[in-house]
Amino acid sequence: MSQSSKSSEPSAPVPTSADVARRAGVSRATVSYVLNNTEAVRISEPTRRKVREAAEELGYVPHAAARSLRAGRTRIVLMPTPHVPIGPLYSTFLDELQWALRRLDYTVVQYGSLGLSGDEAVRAWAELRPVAVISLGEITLSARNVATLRRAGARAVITMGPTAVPGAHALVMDQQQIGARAAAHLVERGRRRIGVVVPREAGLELFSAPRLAGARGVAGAEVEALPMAYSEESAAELAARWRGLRLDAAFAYNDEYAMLLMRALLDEGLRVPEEVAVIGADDLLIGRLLRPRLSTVRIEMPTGDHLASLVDHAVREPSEATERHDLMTAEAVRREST
Amino acid sequence: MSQSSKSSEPSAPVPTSADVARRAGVSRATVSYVLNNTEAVRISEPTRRKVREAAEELGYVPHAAARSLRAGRTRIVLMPTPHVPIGPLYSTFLDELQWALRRLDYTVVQYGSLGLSGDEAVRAWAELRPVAVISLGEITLSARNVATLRRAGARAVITMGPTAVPGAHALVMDQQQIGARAAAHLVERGRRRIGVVVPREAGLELFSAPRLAGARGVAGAEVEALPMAYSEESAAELAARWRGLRLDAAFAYNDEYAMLLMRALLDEGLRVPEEVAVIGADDLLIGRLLRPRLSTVRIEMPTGDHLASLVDHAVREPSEATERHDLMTAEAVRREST
DNA sequence: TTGAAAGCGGTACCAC
DNA sequence: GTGGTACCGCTTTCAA
Repeated sequence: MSQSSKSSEPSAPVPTSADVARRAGVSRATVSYVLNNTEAVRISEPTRRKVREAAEELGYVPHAAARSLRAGRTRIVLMPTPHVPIGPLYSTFLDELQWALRRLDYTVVQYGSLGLSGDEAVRAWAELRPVAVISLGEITLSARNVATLRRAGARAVITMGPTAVPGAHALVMDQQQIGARAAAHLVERGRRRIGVVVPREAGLELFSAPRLAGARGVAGAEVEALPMAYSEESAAELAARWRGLRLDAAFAYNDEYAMLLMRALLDEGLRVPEEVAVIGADDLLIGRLLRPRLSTVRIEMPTGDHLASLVDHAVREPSEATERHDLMTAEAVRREST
Repeated sequence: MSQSSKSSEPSAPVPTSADVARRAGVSRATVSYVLNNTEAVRISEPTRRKVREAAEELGYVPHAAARSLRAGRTRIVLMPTPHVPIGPLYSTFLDELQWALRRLDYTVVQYGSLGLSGDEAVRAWAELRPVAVISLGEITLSARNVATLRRAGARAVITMGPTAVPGAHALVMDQQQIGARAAAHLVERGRRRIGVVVPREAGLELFSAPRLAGARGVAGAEVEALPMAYSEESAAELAARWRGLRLDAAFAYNDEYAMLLMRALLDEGLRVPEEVAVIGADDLLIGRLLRPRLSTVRIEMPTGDHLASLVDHAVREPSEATERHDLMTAEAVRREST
């Protein structure tokens, strides 16, 4: 179960640029010039080769902390890691964003703020001196938090959420729209009494609350909030008392919850959509696997490129006014369940 | 669309411990002592208060890079961010792991290696001088990569994968087991000719290849690889030519692909499980929503605590032999589709 | 109980 | 073309 290895006992010291310089018989300055291809300075080809070889042989890797300490700034874009599985939609968006930022030569660091309070988390982020912070979801930043980050050198702070935070560039992804589109669709289809499923799972409030509020705001809809956990039991329990609720439609937070509920309603002998119309959100593939096919609200996320260039711009021109951008659109897609 | 803000023009300089010292009328050393609660040194209560207040007023946050440069080591545990949505199972595990590491006072940094080759990615990681690297999935580390990380000061390198990497602590999550359990279950149910769905999507090979290989290794099973994309079209296309394939069972990588395939097979008029048995993997909730209910392979992941303490131990005792740990178990769960 | 100063690993200015 | 050196922010010995 254990294979021994000749691991260095007190561990060999990490090679520094001084080591490279010594080995190549040049100064530390020269090493720096060569390895960074400094334009402003000419180094002879033989010297370059010697330096490169020495670095290679030693397995030299520059020390990011030392570099950014000297430079006085980093290229770190910090993104708090979400802890709730946030769905393929969001994941894809984040991936795109990472790509795009990397193309702009930023280093994307996801920092897990799990188990930290908002203030603690922000402090921890600030210690890394990120040039930008993109906080989408979970932790809502206060104005004070934004100030802390700015003082620590962040030139752009971007938040997602229903409301803009003073001092931050706000990327407003208005989740309300989603609830509004769903409820409006149901009303259009002749429904009035709409049950809105609210996940019992913690950490989703930032999404679920606005979705509920959005539905509430639709004229002609009577909305009832229905807490439900992501489990067969919880769905069955809700379905069992469905007839008593006197609802003719359900909007179920997203397609996964909608599927779960629809399955339970069907098992309970209710006809979908005749007796109860069901609509989800996010337009997930799995929504098309059950019969009737699930109607949904399709969400158009901003492209990663777009947000990345927003970040880049904010970093380069931090003196500009903070802006508010609405970057998300939603539309109902009718399939068979409504 | 744009609200102006009194953003500091050339941006005020970030406050340093020297600023705090000046404001409190003490030396930088004293500031350090107070803010770090250094045991070895006694500071009078009034001085402590002055320092704390000054720091508070300035919004001082220490500079992580400077600190770790001086200390000569970091508490960073680096985890490459996966770019493919990896499923709730894996996400939960990663969350647990983050929690556990934080409790042990490590800073978990997820570094997006998107768009970097293996070597480039490893170099970038090494620049951060992480004390440990936990690379699960996607990028497979070569022995050379591990050496690079070790030279850069990483005291533990942990990889996931079917095979151990020389010099790294290997957390072997043997995906082969999953394929083996699935195929064995099908053989037990009297099936012989098994189609194994292999996702066309890039980035999943690290999981899909071993699962396929595991199925191949089961006595009594004739295995055929079936490339399929995660889309209704691809599934329908596969289902359309199913009868010609003369297969009596399918193992579909995971429950999502299995659901997709099963739906397409049913739509094609095939009877499940009579004409074709279908089994997935990961035991996702959605697998229970279709009828017949999907059989699956349930995977038991190691607990985050366990892996965290493994990491911690490796960091403290790096001279110990590198070890290989088998941390994953899998078992078939029969529902109705087999 | 507090302060002065060295030094962590790079970079970039200025001399030679 | 190349080298000497000051400095980025923080911790920690050593002296006072």
